[in-house]
Amino acid sequence: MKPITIGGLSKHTGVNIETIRYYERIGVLPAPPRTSGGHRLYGEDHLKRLTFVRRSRELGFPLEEVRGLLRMVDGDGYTCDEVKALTLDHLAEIRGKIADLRRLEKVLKDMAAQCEGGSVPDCPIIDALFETRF
Amino acid sequence: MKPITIGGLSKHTGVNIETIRYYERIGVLPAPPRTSGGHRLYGEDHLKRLTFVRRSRELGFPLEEVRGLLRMVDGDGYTCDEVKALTLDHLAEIRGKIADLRRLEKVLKDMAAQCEGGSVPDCPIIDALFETRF
DNA sequence: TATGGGACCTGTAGCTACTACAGCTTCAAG
DNA sequence: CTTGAAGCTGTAGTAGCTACAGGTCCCATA
Repeated sequence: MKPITIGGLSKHTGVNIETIRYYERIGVLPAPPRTSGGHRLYGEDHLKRLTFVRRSRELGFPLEEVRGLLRMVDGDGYTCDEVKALTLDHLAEIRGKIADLRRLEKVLKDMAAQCEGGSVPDCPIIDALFETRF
Repeated sequence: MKPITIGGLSKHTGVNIETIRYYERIGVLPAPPRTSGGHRLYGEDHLKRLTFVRRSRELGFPLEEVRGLLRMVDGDGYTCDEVKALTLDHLAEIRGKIADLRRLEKVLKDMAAQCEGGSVPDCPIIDALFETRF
């Protein structure tokens, strides 16, 4: 396969060009070789790695954890256990967020239900926001 | 009621001192009077307003929307309808986030379920992260 | 071979909503 | 009057990008 430019890599992976350069800067993606004029040239390995990063990010892994996953992939000494642990931690965090948002949803729903609309300049939602306690 | 210092306001509202000054800087909280030495002195109205801001933030309204709510409260011409609309918009966004996170949760759960742990250096989770598609 | 315009380069600043200093001044109790 | 806590300003840092400005390179066409 022929090397591709940053634009091509961006199209293949769906990752913004600026983001690709950003990943290189912060060390998530290795610096590729360049043309004599200084343009970046990417190969198959970059494509795979960037896909990996994108997928991980889509799944909500923060970059710091993506780095951890990459270290495991790179230093071929990772174990399934480690990866699973990281994934389960992340899963727990996401479940926590879901729980938080559900509580929020309930409060907002109840608040909205108290309000009958209309153009009265007096609003139970506003009143509720002035209260300290849930 | 006697005026309180920024530290007192922070304790009453649970909002960090730095955050209070930040809110003043960005115009969410009005600049209070000062002592001759330059220390801020807050009254009842600041307390109420800051409580309002905190509550709104806790409920996940971004600061821009908090500003909107405050404008309604300030320029006493708001209607219940407007407030309700903003709340319902916000509610919809939160529901969207919940849906996203639930999808994420499922993918992660399925991925983790494929993995039997152990110390095998070959992991279906890692493999899944190299795939482009969900 | 000249040229035009798209793609690429670096470096910096912006976004949200805070938080954390450094280095100084003021306040209030004893 | 001293002393130590609390306050002041201004700046920089956090995550994870995104968006320029102002320049250079590449390559297809005339």
